[in-house]
Amino acid sequence: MKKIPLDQLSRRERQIMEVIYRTGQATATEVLEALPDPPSNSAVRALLRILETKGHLRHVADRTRYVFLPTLAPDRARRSAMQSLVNTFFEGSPEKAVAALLDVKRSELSENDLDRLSQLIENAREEGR
Amino acid sequence: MKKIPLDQLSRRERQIMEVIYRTGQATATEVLEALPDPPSNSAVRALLRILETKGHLRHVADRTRYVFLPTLAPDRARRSAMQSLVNTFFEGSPEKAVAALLDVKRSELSENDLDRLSQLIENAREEGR
DNA sequence: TTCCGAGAGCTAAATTTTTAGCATCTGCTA
DNA sequence: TAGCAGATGCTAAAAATTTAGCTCTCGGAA
Repeated sequence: MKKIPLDQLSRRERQIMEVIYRTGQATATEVLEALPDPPSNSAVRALLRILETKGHLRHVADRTRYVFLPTLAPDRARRSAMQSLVNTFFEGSPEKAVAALLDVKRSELSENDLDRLSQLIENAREEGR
Repeated sequence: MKKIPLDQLSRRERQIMEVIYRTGQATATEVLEALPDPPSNSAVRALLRILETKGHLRHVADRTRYVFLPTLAPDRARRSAMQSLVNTFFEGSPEKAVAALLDVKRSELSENDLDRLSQLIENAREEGR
């Protein structure tokens, strides 16, 4: 399995990958509905085929239609995306990333959420020993 | 100030924006050197001009050359990027994002780092009161 | 002052992306 | 079983991106 640089994707290709990462899986029609500036259905299908050729997607047949899924396992995709985000915007510093995270979501974070986050850090601490 | 959807950018445009967000600022030549599959210098300059027209970049003159900077303040850019990452890959859940962050960087995190992270969470807790 | 190199803008051409249209195929329903 | 609805693949055309080439300008060194 060759590695496929995600930053080589064209605009539409990337938009489609984002939709599918977000939803986990989707048919051509579902992708179309989630797309900004929606093109034609057949245009979406063409792109899906291309993405499959490039190795970013695979599909399984469901009756008469195809359901597309990412090639990369979700946790790998997440980690990799987080990795580049941190590198691009946070000078590779996870602290700064967490700070931004807390900032963005502050209002939405309950005490319980914060407790769980603390717990995560404790876990990391344990494992670091 | 109009809002400029970052996911509307073309492949090269996006690559260039990433370089500039990462470095903070850069000249055409510097961007060129940081770019994968480097095109010609004049191609890069053309793209920089386009990005400026679109409102993503601005430039200041430094002697005879231009130094390009993001229009968006770094912290806003970061926050916004983090926001979409969380939405796309972590179902909007900051907890999951933090978990991935700790996972990615675990080996690189020192006790001190972890302490600081705990502190950040405590701060958030305070402010939530 | 004159020349050179580095850098800028602009334009048109090459290449890639993106799109729609058409011909099939398949399952379901009447 | 005949017809319809909803998919698919393929192909060629349209649109957008990406690129190089040319000309011009400016600062600094000879």
